[in-house]
Amino acid sequence: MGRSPCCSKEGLNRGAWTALEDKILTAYIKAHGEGQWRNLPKRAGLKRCGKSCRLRWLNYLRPDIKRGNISHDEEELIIRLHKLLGNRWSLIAGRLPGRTDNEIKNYWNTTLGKKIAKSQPSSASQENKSSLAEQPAKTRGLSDSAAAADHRSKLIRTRASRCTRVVIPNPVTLSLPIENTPATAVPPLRRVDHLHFTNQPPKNSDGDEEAYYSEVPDQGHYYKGTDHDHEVETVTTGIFGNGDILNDWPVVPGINFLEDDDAILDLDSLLLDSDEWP
DNA sequence: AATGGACTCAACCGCCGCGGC
DNA sequence: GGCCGCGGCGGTTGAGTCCAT
Repeated sequence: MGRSPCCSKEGLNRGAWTALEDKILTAYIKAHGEGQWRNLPKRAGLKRCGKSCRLRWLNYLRPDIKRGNISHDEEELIIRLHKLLGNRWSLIAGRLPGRTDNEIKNYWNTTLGKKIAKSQPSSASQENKSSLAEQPAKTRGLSDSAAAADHRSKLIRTRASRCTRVVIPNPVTLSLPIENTPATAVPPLRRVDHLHFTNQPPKNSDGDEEAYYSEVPDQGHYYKGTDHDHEVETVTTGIFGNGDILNDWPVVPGINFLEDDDAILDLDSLLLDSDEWP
């Protein structure tokens, strides 16, 4: 059986696109819109595979593509997003208007990766979670099996998903012995509006740290991933409009991750031993 | 000026998830 | 539920370019 290739390879052009091909593709998409990539070459009169047309359009011909060097600000943002998301190039590109995933991937592989490797010299005794997340295990020269073991033992964010509301447990609250701490003893979650995240949770009038949650749909988003050390989901707070990424927090296992409006604050689930934290 | 290694980046490949049937 | 087509993604390749010698 097996899946048929996306296109018949016979008689199709490969390699660099010519100006004429670009013109034909652009004109066709302007007239008929994107999509139907498989049929597009035939209809447009191009001797190209549909995938090739799609790639050419998305990475090069689209009118909103930003040309030119990556600015310092963009570079900073890429580094921050990569630290957060790993090699999720399309997600990273989504935060950089006019830049394509391919461009960012290339930029990372040719420039930023090296730059960061230089600034963070590897040390066998001092492994850095974020630097490990920067490269897939395979490209770090590990075998498949070693890569699998590596994947299990390190923090690797998989398939981040965007959320607008999360519950962030308070480390102080969590450090209370569970058996002596009935759910009623958990301070009420405080909604933090106009949130400005820092590494410190908000404090109450007595100066004690509180558990809290936030809702900042317009200012930024949260990304959840997986901490394979602890088999728990993690959430990174604060990817704000200016690209700041402020902190990672674990999401308590079993807690509802509030991707929609059906927010349920499960107080019991906040009673997690702080030893569980990464 | 010639050459060869390093670098860049557009393009390709293979895989995956999703939706339709 | 399984198959299949399609779009999308990340990893890799290789032609072209740059640069040091």
